[in-house]
Amino acid sequence: MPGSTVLMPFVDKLATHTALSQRDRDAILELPHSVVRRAAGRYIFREGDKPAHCAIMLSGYACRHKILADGSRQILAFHIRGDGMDLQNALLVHMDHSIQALTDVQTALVPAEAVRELAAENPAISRAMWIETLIDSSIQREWIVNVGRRDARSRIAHLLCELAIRQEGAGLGTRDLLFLPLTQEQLADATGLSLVHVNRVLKTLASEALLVRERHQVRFPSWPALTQAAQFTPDYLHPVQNTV
Amino acid sequence: MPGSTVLMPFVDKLATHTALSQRDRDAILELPHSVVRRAAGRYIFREGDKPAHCAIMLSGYACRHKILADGSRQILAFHIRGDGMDLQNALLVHMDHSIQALTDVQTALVPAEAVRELAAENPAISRAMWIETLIDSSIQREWIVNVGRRDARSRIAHLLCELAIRQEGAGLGTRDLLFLPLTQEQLADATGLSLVHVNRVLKTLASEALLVRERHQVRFPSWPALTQAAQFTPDYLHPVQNTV
DNA sequence: CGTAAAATTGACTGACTTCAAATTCGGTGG
DNA sequence: CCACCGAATTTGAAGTCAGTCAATTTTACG
Repeated sequence: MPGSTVLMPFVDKLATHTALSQRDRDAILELPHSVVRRAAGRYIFREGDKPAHCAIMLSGYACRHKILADGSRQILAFHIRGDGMDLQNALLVHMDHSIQALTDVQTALVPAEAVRELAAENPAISRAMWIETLIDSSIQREWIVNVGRRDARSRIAHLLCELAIRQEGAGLGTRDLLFLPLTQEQLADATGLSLVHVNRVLKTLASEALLVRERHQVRFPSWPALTQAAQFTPDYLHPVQNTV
Repeated sequence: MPGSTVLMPFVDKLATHTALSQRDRDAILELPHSVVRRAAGRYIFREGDKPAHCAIMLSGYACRHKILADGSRQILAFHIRGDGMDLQNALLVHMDHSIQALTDVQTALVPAEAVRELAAENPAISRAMWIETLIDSSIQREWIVNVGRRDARSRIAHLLCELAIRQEGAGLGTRDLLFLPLTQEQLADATGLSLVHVNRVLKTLASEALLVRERHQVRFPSWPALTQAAQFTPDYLHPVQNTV
């Protein structure tokens, strides 16, 4: 019987794509960890760091990004509740990008060594973590496609679809109503567009009734219409099959 | 003493970032495998496949790509000698993209099961394969940056730098002379640009003496000038430290 | 030598950027 | 409750990088 359920979001996420026994779940919950808060804007890891811990998102929004010589920024991923960040820490020499809190954030820090030991002695958990890593990689590939080949309208719509599906998968609501605490500048940095153009495209999407903007959240009146505009197919997220 | 040295390029690549004993190396060389040739343009894996093998590049150029609804294409990665493709096969349900031979190619097909068993019983090899996976992931992130935030000139130059460094790392020559059997259309699909614009930028780069085009290869008269134009820093490839 | 693929060129177009300013929003202190 | 302030959003005008379309030329190779 584990002493804490702090890591439950992580367990839930791992169990999404593969079966975990109660024993496996308990083993994960028993990982040594400390809960750390970060205020919006603060860094969780910085480029060049060699962190000895991996971080598990408990609440809030975080992103990975790189900043270029000219000061422009590219966001590489968003992370929400349940996401394990850098499970593989300390295998590589250093972080080649930064991770930053976008809202106030709670993370659990787990010694990388403990994660690796657990994975080494438990094949089911190892497999589950592998699968999460592969999905992260798949998401990265879709981002290359998004930024490389889709026009601004599809690109933004696609990002919103992804976030909505992932939030739903994390048990944070339904896909029709996306909690979105990001500024338009952050959306621009994720999509490779300018802040001004993001603003215009959002207005267009709203005028087309593809989305309704409310404070810190976005409502999608017609999910099918949105996914069509986005050319979004959720395959790359390897979602759990709907039973309906 | 292994019966075959076919997989040696793979061993060499794995050994780049971590120490492998002679016993480890032999264990890899003894993996069951069959050598398969593919003519230029043929597919190695297709989107939707669930291959039971992973493929190790022995010679030639291959790429990963996705094709969008409107027929446009985004190349996600290039693969050369020594690259292990989808070591993790059969963990996910299906391929969410395709792998295609760009030149005549030789690959070794290894049953995914054999790879996983070897990794499970040999921590050093497991670690080495993990590291390669992490570097692949790091390359993907840099591609997001490249396509998202760099202008056409830097973008193309950056891709050329990456290919040159990787080819050098695979023991296929020096960074000053890149063997490049890609068409300009393939460069366009990798950089998210149009064929016509790739052509113009290549001409510009040549006129600036940043590169000299020769048949199926490109010479870089000044590596420092090229990397500066590309804003290229090789960190993300996690190259072996130069001893000079 | 013939043919198809690849590369090249020119003219034109347009999606997105940049710059600059105005407006709204959200929180804070009086 | 209201005034204030910085952040975020919105808007307009002008410019440009890169795309598209449509040839033409060159190259590769049988």
